[in-house]
Amino acid sequence: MFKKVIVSDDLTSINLGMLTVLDGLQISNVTSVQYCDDAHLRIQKAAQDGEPFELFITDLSFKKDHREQKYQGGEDLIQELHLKYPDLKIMVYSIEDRIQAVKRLLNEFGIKGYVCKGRRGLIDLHKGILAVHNDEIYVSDGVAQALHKKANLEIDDYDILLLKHVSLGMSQDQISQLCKDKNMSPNSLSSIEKRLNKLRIQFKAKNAIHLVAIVKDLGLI
Amino acid sequence: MFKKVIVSDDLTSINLGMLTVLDGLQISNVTSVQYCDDAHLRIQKAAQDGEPFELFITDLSFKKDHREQKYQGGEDLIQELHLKYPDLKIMVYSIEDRIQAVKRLLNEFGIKGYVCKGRRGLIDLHKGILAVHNDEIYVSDGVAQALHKKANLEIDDYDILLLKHVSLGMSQDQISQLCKDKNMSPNSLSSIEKRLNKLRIQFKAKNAIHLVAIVKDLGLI
DNA sequence: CATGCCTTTACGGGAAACAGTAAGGAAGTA
DNA sequence: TACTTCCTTACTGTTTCCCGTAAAGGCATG
Repeated sequence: MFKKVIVSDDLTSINLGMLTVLDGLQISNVTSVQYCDDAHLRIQKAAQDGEPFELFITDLSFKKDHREQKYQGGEDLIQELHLKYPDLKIMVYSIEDRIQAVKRLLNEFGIKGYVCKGRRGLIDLHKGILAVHNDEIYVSDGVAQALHKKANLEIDDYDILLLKHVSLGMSQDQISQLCKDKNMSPNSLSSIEKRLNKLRIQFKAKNAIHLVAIVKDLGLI
Repeated sequence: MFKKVIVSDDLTSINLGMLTVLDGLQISNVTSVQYCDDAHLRIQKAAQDGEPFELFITDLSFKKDHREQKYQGGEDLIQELHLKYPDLKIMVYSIEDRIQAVKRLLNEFGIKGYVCKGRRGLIDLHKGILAVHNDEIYVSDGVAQALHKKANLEIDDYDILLLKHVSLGMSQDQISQLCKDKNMSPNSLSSIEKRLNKLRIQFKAKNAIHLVAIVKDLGLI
């Protein structure tokens, strides 16, 4: 089993819950922090000392408070850790169940496990740690299904980008210009209209405003 | 101090955290549930038995799972409890920090306290329970400031109604018709345009889509 | 090479949103 | 009453969105 683990969540209760699970797995060398920056420092220090952590479990969203933070959330930190410490296994324990976000974490940021907080959260976390230690990729039930089923709900990054910019008040014309400037593939006004139209149909939205409202509710943007 | 308390949150860890706080306040008769429907049942039962709960602490958002639920979230339940059991004091313990949502809970649903989950969450909860027991209204720090500052941002119910309908995909023309049907005061297309324009300026939005995105982020709708 | 399929792009017409101006009406004040 | 002020409403362009059609390009298959 893992010998040295660090967990990070801003809520004390959650931290305690994770510690309980680790305790149940006979892992005694556990560090717990409440800020992403602290997690980074500890991981850095441990690596420098030649006694690196083997597993890092973190939440995604952290409340801002008086302390100025370099890393605004788990995702920022994970992105950097993945590059600097490829041997460190990273798991995410979060309430977030938006498929797209999870997909990105798994595919681009190389996390080894994703456990969704919920009524069975700690049980899943237990199972997840065992699986990850066994060199498997673990994704807790609800999300796993969604990942497989709706994996290609055919909403890709381009769509998200589009929706994002639309929600920020850019006209379709402006977005077209932007895409041209960035040398992105479909960049004509017409294509952007088509895409948004497709999204409107998919989400059963009456118009662009409705569409943005819907995808915001879904947490897509 | 309160004798009989019920707490509701879908996350085990959070429930445990709340129990710890209550324990620290020497409250021994505590019920803890993980579903809104269960909370409702227990409260109903206790009232029927002539031994009602004095305090109800609940989260706002609950994950959906296999169990079919009548109450989708804390807000639904609170709304009903406020009417049926006016003597029951209700506190909310949630991660949510959108001002408008909190305001509605306080003003319309008569909650006695609002504690924002966070690094100091349990400490605030402790203070909150003491305050509420003392017949005060308690709102934890961060949110309290925001409440006082932006209280009169001069957004009235009519504006909210407008924004709501716009976000649901109705055209300004349709909204105009709707207002006429309901005999609501400013109901001309022109007035609605003007109102929305005013709102756009207030929120520094580039267009209606942007406006809806902004007010959704603020929790206004 | 030809064919069909799909995506991107272009264009046009109608609807809605956006912006500005002006007229009408209610309420308050001198 | 006369005046101001604020709100509602009406009207008129201009821009953007929405929707359909169609042409042009890539790409695989026969």
